[in-house]
This record gives sequence, structure tokens and C-alpha cells, in this order.
Amino acid sequence: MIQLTEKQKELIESFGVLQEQMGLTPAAARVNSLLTIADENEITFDEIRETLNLSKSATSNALNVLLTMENIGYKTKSGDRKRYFFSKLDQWKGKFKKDIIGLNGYNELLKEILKNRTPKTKEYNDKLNELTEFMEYFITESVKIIDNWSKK
Amino acid sequence: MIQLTEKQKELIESFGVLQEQMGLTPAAARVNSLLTIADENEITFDEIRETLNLSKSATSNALNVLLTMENIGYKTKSGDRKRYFFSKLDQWKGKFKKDIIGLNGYNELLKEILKNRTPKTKEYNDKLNELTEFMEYFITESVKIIDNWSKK
DNA sequence: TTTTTAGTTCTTTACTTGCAGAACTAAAAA
DNA sequence: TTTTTAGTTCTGCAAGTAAAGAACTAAAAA
Repeated sequence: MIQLTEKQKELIESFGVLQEQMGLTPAAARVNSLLTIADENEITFDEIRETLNLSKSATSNALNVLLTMENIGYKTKSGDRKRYFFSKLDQWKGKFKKDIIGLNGYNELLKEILKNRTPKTKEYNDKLNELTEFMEYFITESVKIIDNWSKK
Repeated sequence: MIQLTEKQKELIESFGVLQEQMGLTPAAARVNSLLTIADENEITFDEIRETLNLSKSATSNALNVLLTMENIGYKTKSGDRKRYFFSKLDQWKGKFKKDIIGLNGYNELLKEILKNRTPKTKEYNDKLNELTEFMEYFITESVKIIDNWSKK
């Protein structure tokens, strides 16, 4: 059982809620929050289960989701079968970049919509065109921004 | 009933799927797609209902969701009680900006987590600190990018 | 005044989700 | 060889959602 201050419990809940809004299940959001907030950086399956009052299945599924998203990782210790889970913070920049580049797919569809529009609605088509150009601009410039940070 | 080419039907489906992934319900996603793709820029409640084979309630709810999100708008014509719905494309830039500025809330929480961490895990705390600095940098730079486009 | 129009709201149903609890498994320990 | 450990997978349920259909409503038309 991981000892948590009241403040930490509170932070786990609010950070948990934020992450639910970003698509995680309640259980996965709490596990990720715990690993981000707790003083001990490496926490075992059973400690997580006990601390968050989750069932084994919920714990197992949450951890596996977070592992495949690479939000967390784990290490092992020789002569010890347990896995020690920890929060990975360094995937953030990569995720930002991926999300932004993902907008390309959206933009490609917008362009195809534009290509297939009647020429009669010029005003609307112009707006649509401006939007695709904006998105293209935004994507390339944002990626530049992110890459520039890494160079600092 | 709005006449649609096979290509348009196909585009409505693929654009619909994309928008479901962005959080819209299937019905709302199709309505938004229809308003984006159809040749006629202004479409009535009943035309939408018929074209997409939706119930009145589904149509009503979808339209109201899209209206409050400001994804669509409507106009009226004097001596005609119907509302004529259309796709708003110009909200996109604003939404981008809002989403990015919304990251501030996330970042504030990360900062508070950092403030409440034990000083013992220096390496981890440093990473967390770099993350919050990166987010701050990313937010201000992205907003600049967006504002620069508007000035062009 | 009654009927029609243009929707909205309520009720019910089919389906999905998140999780608990129990059964299971594979490796290590006893 | 049996038991324990460290989980995973399966089953079932409670709660939540999306949408159909029907009942309703407010304004306009007849």
C-alpha cells in the first residue's frame, strides 16, 4: 500500500478527471495519475491495486492499455518476479507531434471534399480552400516548433 | 430530399467516421458531413432527416449539438418558418486556438503536481519540469503561429 | 376555430462500456 | 510434486448512450 498525503489524493483525482477527458477509462486514468504523482517512482501491480481499490482485472487492463500507449513502462529486478511500473514523461513531445501530424489525414479528406464540390458555391469553396491551406501551414509550423525545442 | 452522387455519399461516410472519432455521435457526424459536402449550402430539417434516414429526434438533437458547438449555423427566410442550416467553416481557427489554450489547464495541473513532489526524486522532477516548460513554449508559439496566419 | 407545420421532448429499446469477481495459467518456490 | 506468486482471461452485470417512435407544443395558415 502506497502512502499518500491528502494533497496527493486530491491531485490524483483531478489529474485523473483530466485524463478521462482525454480518452482514458477511469481506472487507467487513476493508475496513470498514481504513477505520476506518488513519491515512489516504481510501483508494483499489487500496490497499485490496493492503493486505488481496483480489481485485479481492472488493474491488469489499465496497465496494459497504458503500456501499449507507452504512457508507462516497467522494470524488473533479478530474483523478483514482480514488475515495477513507472510513468514515462518523455513520450509527451512525440505524442504532440504525432497528434499534429495526424491532422494531415483530416486535411486530406477536406481536400478531397473540396475537389468534389460543385463549382457553383464559390464563396464556400474558397473558405474550404483557405481552411485546408491553414491546416497545412499549421501542421508544418507546429512540427517546426516542436523540433526546435529539441535542438535547444 | 437532397440528391447526392455516389462519391458524395462515400465522402459523407468517411468524413462522418473521422468526426465520430473526434467525439461526435454517428448522427451528428453525418449531419455535419452532409452540410459540409452537399452542393446545396442551406438545408432544412426535413431534408436532412430524409437524406440521412434519421428520426426527427435524432435530427433535432444532432442539429442542436452542432449549433451549440458552433459547427453549424442557420438562417431563416421571411415568410417561411423553416430553418436553413449550413456548415460554418470559419470556426476552425478559433477552435484550434481554444484547444491549444486549453492545454494551459493541463499544464497548470502538471505544475502543481511538480510543486507537491518529494525533492528526493530529482531526475523525475527535472523531467516533469522540462515537460511543463515545453508545454508553455508550445502553447505560446502555436498561438503565435495561428495569429500570424490571420495577419497574412 | 381547427388544422398544419416545424420542430421538441418523453419513453422505450438495442447496444456498448467499465469493472468486479471468479476461474485460470505459467513460472518459481517449497 | 504441490503450493505460491504474479498476474491474465472469462463471465456477468450495472450503468450509460444513441436513436427510434410517439406524444406533445407553439406559431402560422386555412
